[in-house]
Amino acid sequence: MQNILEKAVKEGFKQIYDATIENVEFQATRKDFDGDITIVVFAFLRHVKGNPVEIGTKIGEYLKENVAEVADFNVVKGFLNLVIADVYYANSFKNINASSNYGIIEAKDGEKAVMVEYSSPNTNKPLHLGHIRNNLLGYSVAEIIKASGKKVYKTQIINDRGIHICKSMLAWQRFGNNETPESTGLKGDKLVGNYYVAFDKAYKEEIAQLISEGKTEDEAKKQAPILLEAQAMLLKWEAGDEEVVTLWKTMNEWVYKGFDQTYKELGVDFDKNYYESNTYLLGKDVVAKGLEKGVFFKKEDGSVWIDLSAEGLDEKIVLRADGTAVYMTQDIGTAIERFKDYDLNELVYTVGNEQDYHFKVLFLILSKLGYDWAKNMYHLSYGMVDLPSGKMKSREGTVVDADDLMFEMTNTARTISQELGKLDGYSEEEKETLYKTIGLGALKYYILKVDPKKRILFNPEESVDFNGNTGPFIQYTYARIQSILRKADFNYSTEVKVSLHSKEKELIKIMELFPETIQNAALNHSPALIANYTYDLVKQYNSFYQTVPILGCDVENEMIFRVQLSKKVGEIIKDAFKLLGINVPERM
RNA sequence: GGUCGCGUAGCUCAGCUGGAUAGAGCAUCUGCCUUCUAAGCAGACGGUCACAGGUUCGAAUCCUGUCGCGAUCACCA
Repeated sequence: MQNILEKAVKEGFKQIYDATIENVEFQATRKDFDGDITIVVFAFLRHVKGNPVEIGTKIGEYLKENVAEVADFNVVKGFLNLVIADVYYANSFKNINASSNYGIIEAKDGEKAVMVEYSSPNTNKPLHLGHIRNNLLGYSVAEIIKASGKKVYKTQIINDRGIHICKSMLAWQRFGNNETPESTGLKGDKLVGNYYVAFDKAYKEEIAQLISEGKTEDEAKKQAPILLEAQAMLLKWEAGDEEVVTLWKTMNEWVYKGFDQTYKELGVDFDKNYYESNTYLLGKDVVAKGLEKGVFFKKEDGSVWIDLSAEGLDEKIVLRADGTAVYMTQDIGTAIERFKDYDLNELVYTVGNEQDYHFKVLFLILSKLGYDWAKNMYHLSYGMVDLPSGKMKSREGTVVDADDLMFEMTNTARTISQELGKLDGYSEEEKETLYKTIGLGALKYYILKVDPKKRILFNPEESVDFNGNTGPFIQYTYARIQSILRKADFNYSTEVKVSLHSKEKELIKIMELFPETIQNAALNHSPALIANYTYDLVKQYNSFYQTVPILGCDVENEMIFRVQLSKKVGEIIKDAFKLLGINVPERM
C-alpha cells in the first residue's frame, strides 16, 4: 500500500506543485482519527512552501481521485489521514489465504549464503539459561533470514579442548569410580559437569591448605597440585597422548549426547558443527602473511600485535611470544575457513555482549587483511540473563540449568491446565505434547520479547505467567481462531429465511444498501438473481472476516442462507435485514 | 580512568531512520460465563520518557555534558 501511495504522492506533487519529493513518511493513523494510514505533510514543507492543511487537502483530493484504494481522506493539522477501501483488505486477505506459506520466500540457487553461529558451548558443563537466550536468538535470526529468501547455514563451534575439559577429566579419573552415563542414569553433560564441580571443590581445598601453610593466595592458586596436574594433562593432550585422548573422546561423546537432547527439547538445530580441537591451530599462517604485509607488527619479545589506536581502540595481541595462538588468532582462522567451506556472503555471531570489543577488533583485523566480506560480519550481541537473586554463577550453584528450566515450564503448564480442566477429553499423549508446546512457548516468548542488547531479569514466576503479553496468550488466540473455523460448522450456523413476495419493495431497499452489487439483478426483477447476488455479497463479507464459507442458497420463492457467522458479521447482516424490514431470527 | 551498552507507569517491557494527547502486560480497582475456550473481554487508576543544555516548526527519539547501572580494556577463552 505504501509503495502505491508513495508513487502517487510523488506524481501528485509533480502535477500540482511541480515539486520533486524524495521521501514520503507514513504512519498508522491514530485510533481517535478516521482513517487507516497517515501521511505526514510537515515533511513536505521543505520542498513546497505553504500551509500544511492546504497541501494535505490538495494531495488528499488527488489521491482520492487517482488511487482506487483510497476511499476517503481528512486532514488534521499536518496529517493527511487516508481511508483505505474495504476491497483492498478483502483482496489482501484473499491473497494471504490463497498462498500456503505466506511471507516465506524460497532461497534461489546460486546465491551466496549466510552462516549463523550460535550456542557454541564448552564441553565441561551442561547448558544453562544464558545458552537458552543465545540459542533462541541465534536460531530465530537464522530462521528469519531463511524466510527472507537466503540460504542459511546454522553452526556452532564446540569448545571441546582446553584446561576446562581437562579439569573434568582429571576429576573423573580421581573420583569417578568408572562412572558412566549408563551406570548412573545421568545425562552425559550433567555427569561431566558434576566432575567439573568436583574438581573445583578439590582445588579450593588445596588452596586453603596451601594458604594455611603460609603461601599467599596468588601463590596457592598457581601451585595447587591438582591444577598443575590438569595443566600437565592439557600438554599431554596436545602431544596426542593416547590415554588422555581416549578419555577426552569418551567424555566429550557423553556431553554431545546430552547436548543433543537439550537442543532437541528446545527445538533448535545445526547444519554444521565446528570443533575447536580442529580449528585452534588455524590462523597462525594468516598472521604470518599479515606480518609480511605490515598489517601486524612484532615486539622485541617476538609476540605479534596489531595497532588499532587510529580506530580508537588499543593494541591487540594476535600471537604469543612463544608463537602459540590466542583466541583472536583462532577466530581469524576460523572465519576464513568458513568462507572457504561454504559459498558465504555473511556471517553472524551470536555471542554475549561481554565480547563486543573482541568482535569489533576481529572484524577490523579481517578487513585490514583485505577480506572484503569482513563488512558483512555481524555480532548479534545480547545482554546477560540475571536472576532476581543476582548474577548466575556456576560455581555457586546459582545457575539455572537449561533442562531443569524446560522441565519446570512444562510442569507448570501441566499444573495450570489440570486446574482449569482445559484438556479434559484429550489422550495422555496429546496432553503431554500440549504441555510442552505451552510451557516452552511461554519460555521462548518471554525471552525473545525483550531487546537482545538489554539484560534480562529472569523472574521465574513471571516467566510462567500465562496471562497478558505471553506466549500462551498468543497460542490461545490462535486456538480460538481455529475454533471459530471449526465450530461454526456445527454449532454456530444459522438459517436465514427471506421471503421474496414483495419484490419491489425489497429490491429498492437492497439497492439502497448495496447499489453496485444488486444493480444487475434489478434489471430483470428475478428473485433467484437477487438471492444469488445477496448470497455473493454475504460471501464477500465472509471472506473479509475470514470466517467459513456459506453452506448454501436455495431459491424458489424464498432464499435460504446457511451461514456461519462471527458475531461481527452477524451484526452486519442482522442490521441489513432489519433495514430491509425482514424478520430476523432470534439466534443469529 | 578510556571505550561500548542500558536508564520510559509501582513492576516487566514496547516505542528510538524526529511528528498528533508516549503505548502494552503484570499489579490495584469496576463490570462481564445460555451465545466462539473467562488461559478471555470492556473499562478505571497510574508518566518531570534519569538530569541539564543544544539542534528543529516539532525531541522519549538526533548532538553535547552530568549522574546511576552493567560490560570491557589479559601473552584467558
